[in-house]
Amino acid sequence: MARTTLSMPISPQTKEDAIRENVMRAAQHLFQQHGLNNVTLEDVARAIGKGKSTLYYYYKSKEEIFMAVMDREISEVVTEVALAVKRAGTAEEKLQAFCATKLRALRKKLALYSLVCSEMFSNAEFGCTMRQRYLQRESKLLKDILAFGIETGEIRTLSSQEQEALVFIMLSGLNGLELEMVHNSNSPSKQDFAISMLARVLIHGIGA
Amino acid sequence: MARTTLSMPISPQTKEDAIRENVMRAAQHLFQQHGLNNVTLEDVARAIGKGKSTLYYYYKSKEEIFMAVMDREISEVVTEVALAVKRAGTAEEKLQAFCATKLRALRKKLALYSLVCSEMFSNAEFGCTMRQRYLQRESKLLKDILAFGIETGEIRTLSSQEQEALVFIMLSGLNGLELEMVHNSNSPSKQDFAISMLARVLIHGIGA
DNA sequence: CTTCGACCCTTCAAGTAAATCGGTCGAAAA
DNA sequence: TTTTCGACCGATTTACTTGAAGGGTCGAAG
Repeated sequence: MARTTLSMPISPQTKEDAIRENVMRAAQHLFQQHGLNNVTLEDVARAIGKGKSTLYYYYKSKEEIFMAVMDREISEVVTEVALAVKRAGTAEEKLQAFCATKLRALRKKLALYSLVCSEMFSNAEFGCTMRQRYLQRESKLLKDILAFGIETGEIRTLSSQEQEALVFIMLSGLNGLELEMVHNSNSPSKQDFAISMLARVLIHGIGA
Repeated sequence: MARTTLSMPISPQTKEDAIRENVMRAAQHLFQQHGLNNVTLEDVARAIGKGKSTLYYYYKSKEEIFMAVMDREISEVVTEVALAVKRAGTAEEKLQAFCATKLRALRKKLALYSLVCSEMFSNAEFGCTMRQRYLQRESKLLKDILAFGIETGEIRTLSSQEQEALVFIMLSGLNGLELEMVHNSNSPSKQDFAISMLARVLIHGIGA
């Protein structure tokens, strides 16, 4: 890592951001290994070779640090999903890519944060606010997919009320699906089949 | 309630069942008022004017009593849903009736057992086994709806693999939807719109 | 601007004693 | 034989206290 020994004025953003980055990486690592409750701010501070109080110069609370870490993880998932969606050609393929990629990414994260997850189940409200942010970003992705499909003619024109309801249905429905799939790790092949079928049904329905 | 003072031999099933029924009603009432953990077997026994030990003549554990009560509640919901489904004419209407009725019934039960529900969130595994039984019975209902739709030609022919996957998707998806809907009691009109749209999309899709 | 040590105060952990409660058993009642 | 109950057991919970831990603040120092 580049180190500046000169006292020449540095862009304050650069240095501050570097330290914040350091804090985040240390916190991320510690949270993954020991969960939220078993990591103290002194642990985090020690990991970056600073005093505990120093953390408060960069973050206003432990929760803010944790949220920052989680936001980064969520961003990673969203970015990955968005990329997969972008790559897919048709709306149906985009829908399928959305579900499949999110499921895969989620499973990966869940393995890393198993301790944090079990802590979440006790807190409940904590996981609630987390999901809110997640939902917003996913919501946008889904809306874009719908808009794309409508534009290409693959999906029939939908009123904004219909679009909103549809996004709500898909998001909460997917949530249940993922809960089920992540909980009991069934054979991935079965899950992939279910997901591709979901996308197909959404687009074409099961009508005769 | 009919009382038999005669000592003439009664069908043992009748008398035993009557007492079991008494226990269940008392337990049901107490569980609704005070939750599972705050109701002791002595409370239940006192409510039916018997000794605590007597309960063990009819049930082998507190859990069995609780499960019996919950099974009855679930049966009520399933029966109600099944009736609504039966009344609906088309597969699409059956699907919609299934979702709407279940949501309404669930909301009613949830209000009665708010204490038990919050206890469930701490136990987690308890609610898991509960849902298993529920899922089986719902699964059958959904399969019947699909079969009906296929028979009438409203739904295209589906392989048994497709049907199985579809039921899985619909059940876990509905689960997420209900979780969302029950959690934040949005305007019922919006929810009804979402549910009818869900049924429509499942049957006809959103394709152009 | 950045760091830190000392400090405050709420919360948590550990420990312990008493009570509670689910569950068992054998005897008594019917 | 069928049904009820009181006495009892053992594991869990509760209540309470206490000491430590940890989140957060502040002013001084570099």
